[in-house]
Amino acid sequence: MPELPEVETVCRGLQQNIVNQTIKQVKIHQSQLRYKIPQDIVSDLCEQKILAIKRRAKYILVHLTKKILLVHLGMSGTLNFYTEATKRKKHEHVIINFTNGNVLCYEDTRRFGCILYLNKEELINHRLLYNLGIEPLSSTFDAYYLIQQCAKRKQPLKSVLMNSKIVVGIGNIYASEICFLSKISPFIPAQQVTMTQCENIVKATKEVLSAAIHAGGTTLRDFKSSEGKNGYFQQQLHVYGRVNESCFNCQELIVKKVLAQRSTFYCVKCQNVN
DNA sequence: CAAGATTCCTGGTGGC
DNA sequence: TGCCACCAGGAATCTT
Repeated sequence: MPELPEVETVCRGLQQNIVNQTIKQVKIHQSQLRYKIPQDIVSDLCEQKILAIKRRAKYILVHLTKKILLVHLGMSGTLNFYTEATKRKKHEHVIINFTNGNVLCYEDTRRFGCILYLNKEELINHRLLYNLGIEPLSSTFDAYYLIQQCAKRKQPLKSVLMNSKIVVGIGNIYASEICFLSKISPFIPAQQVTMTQCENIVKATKEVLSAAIHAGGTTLRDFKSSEGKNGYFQQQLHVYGRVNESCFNCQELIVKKVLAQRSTFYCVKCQNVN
């Protein structure tokens, strides 16, 4: 579920709500996520203060007094913030109580997410992080970088955009949107993408991700911000989920096709797809 | 080695 | 109403 804009939305909520607070108690109800959460972190987390919340790719980094919690939301994860104790929801696997009465819950129905507890050294060298590509909203993500990466690959453009070793944070929804906004076929072999097209792709990427962050992310099913709010970027989606509806640009019907096991939406006419 | 397929897990939806 | 097949925003790990 959550792609970069949704993770960023969660991070911004946490920055507002839990920085400077001190952990009083942690409960793990279900430790079996993508990786098993070690039970012994529970006692170590107590009395630690939240120093900062950062994001790298789709990972949330919770900087604590001693170490760092690395949180990934997988397909169905959210972090729920409450100002007081509430009845635990079915898939709230980890509950963090703060000394001021606030509560943060990790909820993840499908349990594809993960929570790791690492020191700075372990974080920097972690295999999940050190192979990651660049941030799409940073200035290093430009047309020169993209065409270099495309030039050596035969894969479809959409797969390149979703390859986190090249550029991070772009998932299945935004990849379709980016291809539409830059008027290029998601199926075109990366090698064939021109410099001008790379400029358009980079521009579209930054625009769509920024707009989605501004809208608080995209809520199709599970996603909510840490404050329980829906995102509303789904209202601005041009192709994702719009199969057989007419293109906002040319009225042609939007087509859905599976590419690399993922649903892909596009306009045959606007994106010049055969 | 690149690219495609499978896998982890739960729940919603649509067909019969 | 029930049962079943299929689908879902991710990404590591296989197999080809």
